[in-house]
Amino acid sequence: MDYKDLANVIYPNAKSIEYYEEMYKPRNLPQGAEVTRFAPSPTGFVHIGGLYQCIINRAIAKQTGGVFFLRIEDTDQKRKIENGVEQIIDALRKFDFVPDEGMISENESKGDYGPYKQSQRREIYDAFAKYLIEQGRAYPCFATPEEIEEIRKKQEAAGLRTGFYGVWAKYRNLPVDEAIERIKNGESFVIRLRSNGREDRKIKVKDSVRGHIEFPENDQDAVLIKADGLPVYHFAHVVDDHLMRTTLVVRGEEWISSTPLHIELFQAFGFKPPKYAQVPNILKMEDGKKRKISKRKDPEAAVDYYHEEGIPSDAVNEYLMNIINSSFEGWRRANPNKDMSEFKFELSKMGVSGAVFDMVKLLDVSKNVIAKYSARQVYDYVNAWAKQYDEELAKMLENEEYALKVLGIERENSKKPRKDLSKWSEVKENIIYMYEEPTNYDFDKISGEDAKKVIEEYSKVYDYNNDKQTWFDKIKDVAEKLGYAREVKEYKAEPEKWPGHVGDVSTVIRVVLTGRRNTPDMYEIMQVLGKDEVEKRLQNFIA
RNA sequence: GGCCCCUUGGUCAAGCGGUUAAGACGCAGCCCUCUCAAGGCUGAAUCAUGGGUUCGAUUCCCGUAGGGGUCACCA
Repeated sequence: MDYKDLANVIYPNAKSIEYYEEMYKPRNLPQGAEVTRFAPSPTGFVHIGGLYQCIINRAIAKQTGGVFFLRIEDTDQKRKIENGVEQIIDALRKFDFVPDEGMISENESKGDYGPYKQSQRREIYDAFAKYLIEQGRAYPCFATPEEIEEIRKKQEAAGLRTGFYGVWAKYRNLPVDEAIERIKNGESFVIRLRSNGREDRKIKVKDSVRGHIEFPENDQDAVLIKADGLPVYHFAHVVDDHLMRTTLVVRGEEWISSTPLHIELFQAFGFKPPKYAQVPNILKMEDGKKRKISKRKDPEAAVDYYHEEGIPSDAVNEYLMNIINSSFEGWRRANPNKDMSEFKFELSKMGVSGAVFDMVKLLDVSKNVIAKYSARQVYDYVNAWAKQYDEELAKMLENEEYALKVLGIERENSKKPRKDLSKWSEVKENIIYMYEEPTNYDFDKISGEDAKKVIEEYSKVYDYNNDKQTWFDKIKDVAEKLGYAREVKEYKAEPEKWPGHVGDVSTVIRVVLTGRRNTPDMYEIMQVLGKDEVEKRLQNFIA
């Protein structure tokens, strides 16, 4: 009895690995093309860090003429949720990430390197596990949880490293006959790697963002196949990324320490490992301390949050790109209208320490992104957002022609569009006075009595058809007539001479019209409000 | 605890042996023929720490501290 017999007992029907090698041929791509992937568990939840990785994946694939695909890692049944895949795809789509290949819905995929869901690749894993057993590089392990616990305790007591390695790997040298016997008796077992590594030897791993990292070799007989027959991450990663011909693995830095294991596995198969880009996590500041942003504690860890808040996905993507390659900011200034995908992204220029997520900065980026949108674009985005999250706003936007005018104030005819909007959830508050007449008036400097005089005088001269200059001259006239300074400068030179200036007079008109002391350009507001509405608001105040 | 990663203003960061140590956000002040948002200008604010190496260290080496990751039949 030898390893081959053992392999046959465990996997009687598995195909050879050559079969799959043949089936998934190397990709026919141009020189230098990178194949990247995003490979989440189907929890339905996309973490901001996942988006961060997607940006890198997509940028690299696109720049090199490669492929970016989506694989679902669902070998842990406990993590699965109903429609988890669909939710992930939706979330990604909202941020403009539509992979070239891989899962496209809960159960469908496209591309020639599938299945793209690990639970459907079982026979493939079987074949590769069988191969390793035949080669003597993997073996069944019958250790019970109690046995494992006992080994760990002994190691701890002796002050040794814990785990299955060397002499501690209890079933590593179990005679083949006995193993077969136990399997035939129906004993539960896992498949472990028979590691060749030695802790006293060093291995250098190249990380595309950090450079070379030196570790002791892996010497752990890590579990490859669980008792349920499904692979653990390490094994699936090696098999899948080889067969799917991935050339660059972008993953979180929590994987750095298992890379030596992965390298050993690739070597056991005689495969060339992919390049690795192990990227930092996104941090959160709490009580002056940095910590990893957490799914449980921080709503902004979930990408859905940004959608709910109405922060444009362009803004989130740009902000993230900013963290990833800070030279992006300079590029964006030089190329304000280019698509982000034209930015030449470089892995080597990536930051290696985790960045604290800065919502204030995101909102600033967002402000600039929104400033570039036309009224039409803003309308479409806001409308879509409102329909999902704010009924009242959606109702306000029903009169599209009017809404377009409102949203176009200081935007459509302006070389320097307003920058006072950073998310769609602010829109209602921002434009509400274009829909509702104010009920409260707070004039600051000028008293209610004097304000009434201002409005009485102004309503006599107001003419909808005036151009902006004439319009403003009339306000100055009113100011002068009532004894206020005609020019702000005059007033500032001798403030004791007047009770106030044109600005104060305009404030009165502004407050009467909008209920606010601060608004965008009043001339435009009045034009959009229309003659009747303006007159009505003026008259209502006088009355 | 072992192994590994990280450390420039409040935040994101440029820098790669000699710099007045960029820039952005935020903050403060000033300017801007009506307010605000912008925009312009100015300002406050940084190389964790101790040793080396060197004519010279933010930059290279070693140690220390601090932060993080990992040590699962989870990914």
